[in-house]
Amino acid sequence: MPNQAKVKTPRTRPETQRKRKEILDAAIDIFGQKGYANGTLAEIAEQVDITHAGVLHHFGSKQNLLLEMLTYRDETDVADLDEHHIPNGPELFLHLVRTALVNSRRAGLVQVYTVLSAESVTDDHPARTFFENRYSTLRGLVTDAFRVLCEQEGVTEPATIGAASASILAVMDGLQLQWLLHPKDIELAATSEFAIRAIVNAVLLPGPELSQYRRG
Amino acid sequence: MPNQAKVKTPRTRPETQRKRKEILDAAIDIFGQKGYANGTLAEIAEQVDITHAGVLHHFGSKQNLLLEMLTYRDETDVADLDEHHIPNGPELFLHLVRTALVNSRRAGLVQVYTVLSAESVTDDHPARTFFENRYSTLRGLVTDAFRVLCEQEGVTEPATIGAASASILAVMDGLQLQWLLHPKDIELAATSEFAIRAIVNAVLLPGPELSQYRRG
DNA sequence: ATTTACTTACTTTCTGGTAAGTAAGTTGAG
DNA sequence: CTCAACTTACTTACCAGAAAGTAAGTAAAT
Repeated sequence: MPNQAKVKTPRTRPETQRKRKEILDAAIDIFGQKGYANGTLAEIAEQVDITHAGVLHHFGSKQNLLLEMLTYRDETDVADLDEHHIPNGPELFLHLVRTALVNSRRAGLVQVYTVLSAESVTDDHPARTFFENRYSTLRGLVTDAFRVLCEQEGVTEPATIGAASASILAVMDGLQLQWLLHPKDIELAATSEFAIRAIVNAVLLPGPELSQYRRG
Repeated sequence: MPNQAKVKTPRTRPETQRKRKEILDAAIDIFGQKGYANGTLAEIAEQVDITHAGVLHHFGSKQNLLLEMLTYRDETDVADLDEHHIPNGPELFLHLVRTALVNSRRAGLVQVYTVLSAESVTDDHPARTFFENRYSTLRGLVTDAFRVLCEQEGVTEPATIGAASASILAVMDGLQLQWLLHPKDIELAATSEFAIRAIVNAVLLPGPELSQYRRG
């Protein structure tokens, strides 16, 4: 190992790792409640009983904290997922429905993603590339699942797979927004299931065009 | 008329009205590019060649500017819509597809709504009730259209109408977000059409459940 | 002995809002 | 019509309060 030990890993104390995660959890909370632009380091710091300078000691800058928080969340989710193996093929669609159900029990998490993903399209937002990559990856995953499903069902891979993949992610996101605004009116899990089912079925057998319903 | 003439309408000069609209357009631009929290009165003012105090002269506060901007946009859209009568019944779904097409030519407008609607779920956001009302109204509209469609097609009104209405608005929103992140990859109009069609057809004839696709 | 994990204190920059002033437009009385 | 009184549409100047980041110091752990 010629020159790899040069990379310092100063995070020796286990207490430090724990504190960092505390801060990251607080960041999820605050950025979810206030957005990135409007959330402050002082609020995050207060939640873990240190000063805002203490947070900067661990993460260097607000922007860096945001980025580390996003990858931290992703890693946590992937870790949970790896245990139960990454579901591909038609199981993925069931998994997405289960995800919607799980999400309906953790509004805080849903809110960070909803708020930050939309905020990420604003000028020079630090999370922009994160969300670009996220959606590219997720669309690829769903597209693969559709390929497997189509082959399984003996359907020659339709041209609608791309649209369907984007649409599934889109409904899930859009329903989360409406659910955050009207928790009482929107049944996140059941509605997500309905919509995903509708889209999956539309890929396998398209049904009539919208214009067919004109007049009578 | 005992005491109603007391209400002053100080906006006499036509030049003033024009300036106000200029400012509102600039606000759409800036709040779309930066979000409400991060956009500044100074930036908006600069776009119309006045100082930020000039903007405050017209609108009183930043919050009020946001609110007036939102209703201004709505009024403009409703005015455009009234000409071509409010489409109800199955025509509404075609109208929504046309809206997606129109939107794909005005990214700025799409971006304000995407950014602000998500931002509105944050703590004490001034646009919160605006978007709550907006979604309630829109869901009601779509639900009515579904009722008409179901009757027309001889389908006893299914329980899925509520879910379908929310889902249609949800896909449209979600696709807009993905389109703003990846304009090259997402075909806003075509994909919206696909998804809306999928959902409408699912209401009329549900098709198999997702769990049916398990194994082979 | 040195590094880590902070704190206190300070600096800078930014922002919305206010106050006061001014030039131009509007209005009403004669 | 005309001129004074008033109103409107701003500007400049200022303020108070955030907020992120920096510097220097300190106590504890390694």
